[in-house]
Amino acid sequence: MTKVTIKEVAHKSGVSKGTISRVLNGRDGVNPETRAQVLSVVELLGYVPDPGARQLARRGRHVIGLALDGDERRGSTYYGILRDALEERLSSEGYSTQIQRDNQIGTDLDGVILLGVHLDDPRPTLLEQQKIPFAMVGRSLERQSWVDVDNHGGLLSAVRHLTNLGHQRIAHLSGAHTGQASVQRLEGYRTAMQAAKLELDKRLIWDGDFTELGGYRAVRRSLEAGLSFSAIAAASDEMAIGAIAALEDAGRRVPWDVSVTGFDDLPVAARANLTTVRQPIFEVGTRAAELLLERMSGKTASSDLIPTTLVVRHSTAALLSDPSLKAKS
Amino acid sequence: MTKVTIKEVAHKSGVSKGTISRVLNGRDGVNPETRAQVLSVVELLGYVPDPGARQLARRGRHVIGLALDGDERRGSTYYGILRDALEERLSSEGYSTQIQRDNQIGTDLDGVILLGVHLDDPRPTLLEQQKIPFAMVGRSLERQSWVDVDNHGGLLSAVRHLTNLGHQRIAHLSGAHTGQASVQRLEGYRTAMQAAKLELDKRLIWDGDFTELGGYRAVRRSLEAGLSFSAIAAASDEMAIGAIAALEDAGRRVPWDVSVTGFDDLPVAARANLTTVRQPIFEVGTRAAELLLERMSGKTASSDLIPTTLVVRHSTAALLSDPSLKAKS
DNA sequence: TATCCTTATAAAACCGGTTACAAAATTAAA
DNA sequence: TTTAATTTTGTAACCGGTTTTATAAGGATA
Repeated sequence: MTKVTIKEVAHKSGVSKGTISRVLNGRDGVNPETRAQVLSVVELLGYVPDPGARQLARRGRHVIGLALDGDERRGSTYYGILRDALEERLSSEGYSTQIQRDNQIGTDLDGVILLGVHLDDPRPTLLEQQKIPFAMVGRSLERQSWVDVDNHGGLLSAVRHLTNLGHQRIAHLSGAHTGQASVQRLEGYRTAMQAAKLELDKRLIWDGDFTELGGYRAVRRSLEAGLSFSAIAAASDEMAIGAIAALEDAGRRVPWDVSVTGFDDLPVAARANLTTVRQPIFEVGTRAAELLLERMSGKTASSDLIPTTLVVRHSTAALLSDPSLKAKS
Repeated sequence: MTKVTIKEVAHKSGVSKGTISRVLNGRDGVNPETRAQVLSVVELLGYVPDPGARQLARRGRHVIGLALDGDERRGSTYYGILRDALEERLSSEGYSTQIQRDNQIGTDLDGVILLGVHLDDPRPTLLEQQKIPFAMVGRSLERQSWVDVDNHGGLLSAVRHLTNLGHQRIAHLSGAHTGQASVQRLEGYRTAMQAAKLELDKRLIWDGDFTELGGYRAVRRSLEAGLSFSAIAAASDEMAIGAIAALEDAGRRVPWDVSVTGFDDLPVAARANLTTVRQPIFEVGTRAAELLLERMSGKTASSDLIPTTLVVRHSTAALLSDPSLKAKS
């Protein structure tokens, strides 16, 4: 129960505190054998350096800013999880985090994590000018550090799943077009439709604004307009939930009459039994923190594209091509 | 720019570090004159103790758990703001915070903040048995520490605002009935209607589940059912936003045809130009942190009911009693 | 006036790390 | 085989606080 300190590790491995510290901070000038020995003892005792002590010894505040785009989506589940991951990783290195309000980024920060970067967002350029190290989530730029998920491949796998089930009239419920994720997901939809040699009907691409209500209204409008479709591939779980609500309010049953897929695999997706594309949000956050840490230690910028996986639940089903079968079920 | 340390305060006030520490932590055995002198220097230099150093010197981990009810509302804006406030206050005392996942509360915590406590939530009893100090937000219980906003008075002021504008058929869009806030807000609505000697029509009390979509669907159903009303007092901003969307989709204009009020005054309320009841969420969080800190230092439990204020914007307007005027505008 | 309590403050040790510097061990050069 | 250069490790100071211990100054008691 009592916490393991560096002193115990030093004693147990027969070297001094200083050496332990050097090993753990990747300083060079440590004999490889000693390093291995120390690491094994660290592992054995389950030693984790105290963040407070670290911060203190490292002289200086050491705070990292978390900058969202405005406070629009500030409270979403997605950002909540991301934030948990960032804080966990950064605080274990003795850094504290500070939310940057109103899109104002402080100047006395050791580094910044940029979240929700628009396609024409000025912040990356600004930070570069100020020479503040930063890492972005969800936006890929040359010569910068960023993490993103494979949006294109994710939507592609969802649509392929639907075509495999026999669907042909597949609609896409898209997010706001100012974000890279929306654009890439839309592109994934297009690629998949073309690959399946299916017609690309512009009237089947709807703007849902990434929210439940947006999804609901888009689907409702389309139903009222008399559009025909047997499946919807949404660009977020929340829009998918809204879509399902609209379908059910109109008397269409999911998945029997219409199949619906989401994107994200938020906790709510499991509860709603939604077939969706899982993106490992927590891992994205952790990687972003690590990339920033590397950048701050002087290493060159690098990036990471994290794969998605399709999670099949019960909001999708095979298209019943024979109407008589449909009536029977 | 460089941070003020205890040493500088000690030097400037001509006493030792130890005395400064004793003053700042309210230890007794300090001459009142010395205390006053030290405090004035602290004020002058703007000294704030370093959280990391504090935590270190206080021996022990000192972590406080933040426990939400499941992850349902975990990502909402409301909880985001609350969390910011809690973290800010607690970390300034050298405590770190830890989100408690899946409703499992750790046993090695110094204290716990309980958020979103249901009416029949078992957690307060459990924590009391384990003798872990805690403070709650949004639930008032005898002999416990809690903070809440004046839900009853808040909804009351919203409805009174509407009756002052001449409205009589006022609907209430309610949240989930498992929470104390919903119940109290509903009660505030009832009280206000009775005070204005208006008829309480059960068909005008709708369940909106605290979400945009919930608000939308409730209003849509009511419109389809042909219910007549000229105003809606919602129990949350998000439901109010959904309600407005439903009204506009049905061709009713806000505020000319129907007035709508919200509750919370989230950032989105200002953008939507919503008349709403403001609850100071950040202050609620800060107070909750302080009450927990007091509790942990051995003081007896206490509580705080924070008042709300009505923010009048442009989602409400006077009822045009003369139909001809209405047609004219 | 000498002795014993109090009270107020200073001095020093400590928390758990990091890092500058010195010492020791190893390797290379002469 | 010395000596110099290099690598590796230990030692001690330090970060900014808190807390224990020691000391000094007053007050009360005998």
